[in-house]
Amino acid sequence: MRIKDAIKQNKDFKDNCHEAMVNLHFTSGWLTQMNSKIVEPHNLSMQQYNVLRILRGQHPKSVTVKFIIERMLDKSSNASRLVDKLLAKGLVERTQSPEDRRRVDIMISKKGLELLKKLAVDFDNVNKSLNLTEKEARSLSDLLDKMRS
Amino acid sequence: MRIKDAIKQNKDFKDNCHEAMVNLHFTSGWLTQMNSKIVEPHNLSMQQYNVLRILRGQHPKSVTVKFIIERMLDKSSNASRLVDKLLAKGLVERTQSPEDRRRVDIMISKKGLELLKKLAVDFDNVNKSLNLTEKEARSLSDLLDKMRS
DNA sequence: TTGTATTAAATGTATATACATATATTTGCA
DNA sequence: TGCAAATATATGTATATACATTTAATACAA
Repeated sequence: MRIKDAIKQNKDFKDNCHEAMVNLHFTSGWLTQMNSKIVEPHNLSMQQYNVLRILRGQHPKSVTVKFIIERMLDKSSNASRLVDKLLAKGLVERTQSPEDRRRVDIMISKKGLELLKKLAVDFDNVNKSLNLTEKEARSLSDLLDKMRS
Repeated sequence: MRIKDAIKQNKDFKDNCHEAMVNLHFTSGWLTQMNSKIVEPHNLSMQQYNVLRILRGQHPKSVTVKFIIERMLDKSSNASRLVDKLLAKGLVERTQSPEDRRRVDIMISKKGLELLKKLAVDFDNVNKSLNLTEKEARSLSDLLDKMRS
């Protein structure tokens, strides 16, 4: 469905750039909703899921809160509270760093790794349901990079 | 900056599709931040701004809350609270509908129209600062449409 | 007509988010 | 050494958001 119809806009956009901006936000929200439906049944938010992904990327090394913040898609300073939530669910382990007692070392747990493995199947299915070839996905990503440059 | 560097990811993405997804969310957030900086000094949120745009699109006709919800980018059921906020700032006018007393008729005010006019300059500047040609913006929007189809 | 279903909007509530501030620790320079 | 600045994380707080529920008005069928 063209973005114009998706948001029931009857007038034309000012220009292609404006249309692309609106479409970008709309599509991002649309995707977020689909993804949320995957993690929600596991009592997880997408932010929490993303933190788990970051942790898995470093496993079995542990990382600091600062490390997580730098890599989060949506920058925000509540990474420590996100870790709290994950800890409460037993998906991560947290210890105070021995060499710098300000820092905390966070590592994804066995349970966390297993959860990610289970979720991967569902996320793959979402990716497959997207109507983009690899080549098209490449140009989409390149256009987004160019836009921000 | 390539998305890989923007989020300090040292490993490669699983495939282009995955990279495009991540990039989409990141870029959408990046844009939202820029846009928020424009409306914030006027004590407006982006959601409130979008409602004002929808209202201007129908001016001088008035619209119902239902109409607004259908056209909002981020669907959410608090449109009536957004209208409350806009009303408090004198940017819209609200009256009960004479033919169906469940409905309320909402119309953008003179002050609201003036504010949008002022903001248009700033938003144009953001659009101009985006490094996309009209042709590229066209393919970006087309790719997003295709992705959702 | 009368009672039930439907619709439009408002409200309640729990959680998430953004932003500022606080606390604790380390760094590094006078 | 001692003290200010910087750093890492946690916490406070106000606002935003998502989702369910409530209220009020209308539609419509028995």
